[in-house]
Amino acid sequence: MKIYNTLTRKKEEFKPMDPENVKIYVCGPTVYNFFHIGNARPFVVFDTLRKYLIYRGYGVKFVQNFTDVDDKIINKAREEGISAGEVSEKYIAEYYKDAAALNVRKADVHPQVTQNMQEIIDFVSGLIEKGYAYEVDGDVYYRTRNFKEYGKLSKKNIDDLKAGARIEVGDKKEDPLDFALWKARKQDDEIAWESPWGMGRPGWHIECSTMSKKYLGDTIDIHAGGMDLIFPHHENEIAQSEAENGVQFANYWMHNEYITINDEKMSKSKGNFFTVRDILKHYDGEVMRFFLLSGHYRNPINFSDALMEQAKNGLARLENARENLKYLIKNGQGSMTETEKAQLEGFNKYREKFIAAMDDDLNTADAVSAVFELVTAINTAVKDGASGEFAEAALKTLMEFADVLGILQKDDEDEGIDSELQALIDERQAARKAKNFARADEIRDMLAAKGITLKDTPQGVQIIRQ
RNA sequence: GGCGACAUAGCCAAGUGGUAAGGCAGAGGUCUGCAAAACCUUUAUUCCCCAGUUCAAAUCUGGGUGUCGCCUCCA
Repeated sequence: MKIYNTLTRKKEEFKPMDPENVKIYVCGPTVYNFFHIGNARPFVVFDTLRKYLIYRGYGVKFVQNFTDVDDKIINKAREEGISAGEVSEKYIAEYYKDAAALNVRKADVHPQVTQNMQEIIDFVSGLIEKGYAYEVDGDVYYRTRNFKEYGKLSKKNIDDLKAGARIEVGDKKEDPLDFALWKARKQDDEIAWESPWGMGRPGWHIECSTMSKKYLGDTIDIHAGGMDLIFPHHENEIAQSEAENGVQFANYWMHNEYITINDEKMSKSKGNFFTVRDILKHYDGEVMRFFLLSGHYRNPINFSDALMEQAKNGLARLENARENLKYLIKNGQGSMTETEKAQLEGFNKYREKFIAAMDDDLNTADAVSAVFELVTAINTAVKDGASGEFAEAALKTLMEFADVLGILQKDDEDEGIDSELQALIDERQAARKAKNFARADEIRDMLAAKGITLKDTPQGVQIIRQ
């Protein structure tokens, strides 16, 4: 597999340190609100990466943190008159709900800053001992100029940074480029921990360095997140981790591009700020996921109602194919014919295309096209009916890809058909036979209003629930 | 000022040297009592513009235009 590595700005062959196991760290959300669709993109993209690596036979240890100490959380807590812990606890729970709707699996570990305070303090102490950090009035800052490779990820020249920076001159800092590792408590209502430098809390960047080290080790295979994290967040993580551990922090850095809203940057001031929770009121989470995977993760993607409709309709085509196959499995019988065996054999080329696409820096857009091609081939093969065995094999192939992409996972079929419904369907069939189409259509419309679609096929009536 | 990305049909979007994937929407047809779904056909002589390299360029080089992002909390 090839992965575009932000560190080298090239697509590189992916070689994990352990040929069988991959270590991935993804920067998670700051839990002070429902997460927005911009957050959703890395969650979905890197969840797909994880699923694909597992599909290819790797063991994957996937760590995604929750930042549960932060100014925004403290502010929210003040606004709502509750504790910071209550705020973060609430939105962690909400994260899991929305992530589940997007078919994003839980990470192997979801570490929280507040539960790793000792490790963070030890990390900061280590940096001070090594001369990479210094304490001033209870704050601890990273001595950026001491890290010779500073800027290697974002390709920034440290002197350009200084010239162009509109950094408010922290009077306490030795250099404007230095960043906070530990912040002294300023007001009594701020959540704080005891440390060698007094009561305070960790800076943002140190959290990820510490938790990555604790759960994955000094060097990891892939560190991922949104584009905007390259600088300063990931640059600072490198400076901290490599100064402390003396080895390369991450071998591959992956960054997803932004989502725009109707071609504008999403921001609260423009009033075009959407949380996933908002979107879920109008679209199924799978539509959102499918939408996010319909373009390459390193290209910007635009969000609009029209585009969500397109995604919804496209996904519906895949769902229909699945429903048709399920129906054929139930109603078809017998084993595969020679023709069907050949057709099944022919599906291999879609698998090859799918894998080639995903191997090419997670090209989900191209991989999705392989799924559509497979669906067309399946639909064509089964349009005049099929053996149950073939339908089963075809469905298995379809779901092999769908599972990797995390779509077609919602399967609320098997609710059973109650006798009342069955009676209506039987009545409609009788009416059709008697050419009483008015009654037949009346029944069909009645069921449609309940979200039940009836499809007349040569094999009988297929029931589709929404 | 520094760093970077993008520009492909009505819309979305793959494609990094060999003659334009896939999806949505649209049109015609097959099937159907009618539908729905499905299937078939159809929709870019052309990939922002100009010049160059090459037997060959959407793909490489140079220039231009346009859009956007980062350099400050940010996915």
